[in-house]
Amino acid sequence: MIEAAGLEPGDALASSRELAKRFEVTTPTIREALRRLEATDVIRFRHGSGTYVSGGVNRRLLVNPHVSESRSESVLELLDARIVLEPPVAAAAAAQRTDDDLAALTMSADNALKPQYADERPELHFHVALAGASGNLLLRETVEALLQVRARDQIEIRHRYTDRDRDHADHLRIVEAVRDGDPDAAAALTREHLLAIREALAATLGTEQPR
Amino acid sequence: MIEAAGLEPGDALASSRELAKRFEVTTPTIREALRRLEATDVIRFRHGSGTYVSGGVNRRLLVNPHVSESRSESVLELLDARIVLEPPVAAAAAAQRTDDDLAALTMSADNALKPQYADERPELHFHVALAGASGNLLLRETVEALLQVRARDQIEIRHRYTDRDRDHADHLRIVEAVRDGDPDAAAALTREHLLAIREALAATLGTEQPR
DNA sequence: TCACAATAAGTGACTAAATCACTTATTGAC
DNA sequence: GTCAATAAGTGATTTAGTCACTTATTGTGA
Repeated sequence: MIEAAGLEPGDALASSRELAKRFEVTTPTIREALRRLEATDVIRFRHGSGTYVSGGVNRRLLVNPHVSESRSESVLELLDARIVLEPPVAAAAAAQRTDDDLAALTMSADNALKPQYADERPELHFHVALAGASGNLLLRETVEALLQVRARDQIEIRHRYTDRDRDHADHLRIVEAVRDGDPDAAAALTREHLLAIREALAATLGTEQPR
Repeated sequence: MIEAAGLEPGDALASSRELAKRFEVTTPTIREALRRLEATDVIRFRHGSGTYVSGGVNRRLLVNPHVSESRSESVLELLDARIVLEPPVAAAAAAQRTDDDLAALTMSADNALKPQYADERPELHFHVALAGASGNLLLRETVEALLQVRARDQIEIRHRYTDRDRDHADHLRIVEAVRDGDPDAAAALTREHLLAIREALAATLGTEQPR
């Protein structure tokens, strides 16, 4: 029904009672269906206000909200995965980017200095914008999903362990490589950037993880 | 509660009525909660039998089951994403693999000739086993999730357009590179392998997608 | 003894009619 | 014109019960 009506994030759904009538079931049954949609962030409930379409409608990859983030070693696991995956994405961005992509990337690089928005507006996150410049939506979604794994930890990392100015400088250099259409440089700079973060993080955790 | 009890996929949960008593709510409320868990494949209902823990409990990345797979061009989009992401994963596998990883990879390469199991047992899928050999669980989960995007299309591709024998030969050469600890060869072979599939697919679709 | 249909208990699926909790726009007094 | 009271609309939950399905048990007949 959401698709048929062409609803976008932010739009309101009909009320539970109305949906119950329309589908000829009772409200608890409707609510079960809506809860499933809620679990994948397709809709969101606002008590007393209504149910609204959320960002998940056009997100194919997502992070399981029902898996606890207990083991602390997985922060490094995550960085290791990003170190493998993101450099080639950056190379693809350098090879494929449009002028619009470049403009968006530049903007997000500037916004990196005030990262409080990054959690609400994922498209402003530098690494998401970088993946988006590849022109492949699925690549963008993949990076976006990875950044939501252990999101709490990643926010803490950004706020405590990373050097803001160095981060920004790294980003600017990556933007230059993408601007110049230099895939190898973009990949190498992205790898170095992530490796630096990993090293800083590993140092604070006190242990190196060999693999 | 699933975590606390250490339940694994296949284990049964308490009945809805019992859970309702335990959490001091009524059954419709319990069912809403369970429906959310069902949406991310943490549990699964079996009418008349019970509710059982499913594979999603230890899967951080997953594919949104509530997004329709309508646009046909996204099959190529998916292949393009895999061409970017999987070669470096193969390289990581060549660099990090253990003997156990190699054994599992060899086994899955043999099973590729009878791919009917691949849909039920994802760990037997060659590309998943390859990602698993990197030693990084998140990389494995990423590839696993990508392979579930447009899963129906991908099955059809395997059954109709790909050359079984050539596929198997490609896989064996990748295994050799991983065995020999040659990251560059593993990456290059994986890229060629996926490019070949993409070309075959693009030909049947009649159009090349430049980006 | 064995095969197999009937049975009964346990389970999820769903209904019905309410009530409570919260939000929001409207209204009306100051 | 401001702001508190109001009322309507919404989601959240309850209660008590019925229906549908599965599965193990039981008892019958060959």
